[in-house]
Amino acid sequence: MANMKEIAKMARVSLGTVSHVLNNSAVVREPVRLRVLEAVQAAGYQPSQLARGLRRDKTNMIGMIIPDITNPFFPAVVRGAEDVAFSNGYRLILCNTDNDHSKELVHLNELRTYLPAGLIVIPSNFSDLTTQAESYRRAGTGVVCIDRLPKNWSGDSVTADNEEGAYNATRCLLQFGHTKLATITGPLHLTNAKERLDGFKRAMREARLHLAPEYVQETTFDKQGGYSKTLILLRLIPRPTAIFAGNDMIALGALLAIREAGLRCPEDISLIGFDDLDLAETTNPSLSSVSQSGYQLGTTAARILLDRLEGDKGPAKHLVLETTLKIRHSVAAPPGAPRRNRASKGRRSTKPGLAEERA
Amino acid sequence: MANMKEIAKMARVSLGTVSHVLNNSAVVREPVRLRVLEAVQAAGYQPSQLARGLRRDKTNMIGMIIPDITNPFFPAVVRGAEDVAFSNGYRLILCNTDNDHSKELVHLNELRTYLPAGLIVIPSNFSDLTTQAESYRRAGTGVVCIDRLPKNWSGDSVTADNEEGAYNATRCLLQFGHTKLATITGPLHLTNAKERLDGFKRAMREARLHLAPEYVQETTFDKQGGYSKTLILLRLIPRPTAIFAGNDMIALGALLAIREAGLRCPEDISLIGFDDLDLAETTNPSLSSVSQSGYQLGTTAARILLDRLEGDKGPAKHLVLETTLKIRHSVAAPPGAPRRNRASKGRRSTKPGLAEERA
DNA sequence: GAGATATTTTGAAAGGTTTCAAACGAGTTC
DNA sequence: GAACTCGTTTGAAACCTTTCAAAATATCTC
Repeated sequence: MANMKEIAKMARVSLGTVSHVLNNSAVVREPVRLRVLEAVQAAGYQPSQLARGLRRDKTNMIGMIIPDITNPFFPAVVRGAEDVAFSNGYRLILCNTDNDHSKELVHLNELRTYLPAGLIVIPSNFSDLTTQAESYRRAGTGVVCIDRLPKNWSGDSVTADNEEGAYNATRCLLQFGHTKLATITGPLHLTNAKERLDGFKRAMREARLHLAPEYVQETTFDKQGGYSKTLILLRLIPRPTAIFAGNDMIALGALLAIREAGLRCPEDISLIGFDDLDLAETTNPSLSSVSQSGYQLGTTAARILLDRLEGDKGPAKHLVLETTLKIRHSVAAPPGAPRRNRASKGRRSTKPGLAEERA
Repeated sequence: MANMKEIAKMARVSLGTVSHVLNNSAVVREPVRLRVLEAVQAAGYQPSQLARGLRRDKTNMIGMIIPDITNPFFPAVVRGAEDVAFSNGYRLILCNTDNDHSKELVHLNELRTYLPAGLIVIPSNFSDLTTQAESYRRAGTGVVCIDRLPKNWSGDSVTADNEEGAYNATRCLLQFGHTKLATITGPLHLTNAKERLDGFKRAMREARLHLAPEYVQETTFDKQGGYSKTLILLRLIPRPTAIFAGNDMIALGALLAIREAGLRCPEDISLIGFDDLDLAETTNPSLSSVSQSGYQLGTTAARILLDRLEGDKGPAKHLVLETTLKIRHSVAAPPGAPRRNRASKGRRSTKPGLAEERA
């Protein structure tokens, strides 16, 4: 690969001048500028990002730390971030933590040695991101936290409006006439799981319905968890006629358990999930879900990061993205209820988009 | 961040010695070695990957270029590659091409400036990877191509046994008694789409069944393509009673079209896809599919790459991974046929794993 | 214990860029 | 025509490693 020295020689100028042309860091007379540009063109020269990063004390890489790219919700987030990053000249280094905070720590330490321009992080379970991010910020590296927040997070963040989404989903179930509701939540130390439970409870409270503790089951955000906790719920007396699942994977497990128990969804039990994964449309019955745009989560986070890199020194941003309720075939009136109010296929609720900003 | 100079001072040795301790590049007396290690520990020192890469002319980054992380097949591939890479001290830079070869080219050129240790590539449509890879190889950078191969590819590769998988799927349909088969292929300039069609044709030939050209529809590897091509197939006379889809997204679109046309799967039309995505299990009816392990594709590619980095100079490797046929509810005997031979739920065929190696 | 040899440590160069102070050249002013 | 400006260009240092030849030290042999 050609280097700057060769370009300098070709264009009969000094190293410094080449650099200035490439970075617009000083005015260079037009004829000289052109000569340099020509040489660059002719040699197919591209500056070494390593040397540049070393000298500038900052590269054009963005570290993206997520639990697991294999989890169907995350690819869209990554893609959103990559699109914005890429079109602004930044590249993504992808790291999976498997929700293991020690693996997260390894990544955080390791990434430092690349002098990344910034970090976009979906924190792991029991993440220690807050202290780590502090040291990054001291080094001038932006850190944006998305989807869920670690303990004491005070930096930039982008999340979905989990509380409101869950509230709307629950209200929908109530409007269908259900009174025996249950919920299967994700791990409640995760802020998103907690907020969804809060939304569920708010709707229940407003409807003046009592919520016995055994109707709230906590588990991991996966199919297996949804399956086993649903079996528990189905043994309760009275049996719940509607379940709000903390995410679609849990809902999927619930669907399995319901079917296996010889019950039908939605005739016997209605079900709403969260995330609106692609698979929600294709299950049997199709799964109702609180839709949040992972892609938008990613683009927004990257946008904030880039703004910071361009010098935005404002106070920490906490963006909250709106959700949309998608009612499909997994919701109906409870058994024995007068059957007005059939499930209307398709969207409802408000349009998606940037919502309120709590600063 | 502490640098090597500080460590050297703390341990009262020279820069070179610190480097030797860190890299085992020369024997260092035990007491000295310990002093250095202690200083490293105390300072929490981590060597700058940038400086190291610059000096060594090679970083520990692996460029991973894929069409689109949002496509449900690819995350597992990426994860497989990341796992192997990470546990060997390498990191992944993720690039999406959207199947656009000019975007691929941009990534290939850009990545060069990071001096990556290697590249793992799923080539885009009409990829020019072959010439690009040549120049990478000259620079000592390994390139492994996976899933499908660009024109004239002669380097290392890992692919699924597409031909055999498609052949097995088709034979299964034939055994169920179908004689009017159709297939919807992916873009036939992609080697994997082509090979799957070949397998389909081989089974048809062996069964001495004529295959009229209109029963072979080519489209893109997505739901939309599957949907529209299925509508065309359904208008043919005689109407096919079984469809082999080039991948699961196409199959999903086919399912939609079948349902919309007022037909039933599998009673009227049987359907088999390819890839065995997670969603195949949850569709209605559950989708039969040729299962290939994306994860294994990724790990194998990374493994080959690492072997190359450790000095393996052998001839180009062409690994071909076996597939497994998963028959679910989307397959049954054709309408009007004597109904022996009901679909047996669950796996069949051989175990997954590394298959033959064509060198 | 001197000389030779083997082992360990050092110092400086190199890798490709950015950046800053200094040098340069062309006008301008008196 | 000397002294000054102003706008351009240059050269060298710095960023943090690795590596290689050379220096320093330890070990061995007689």
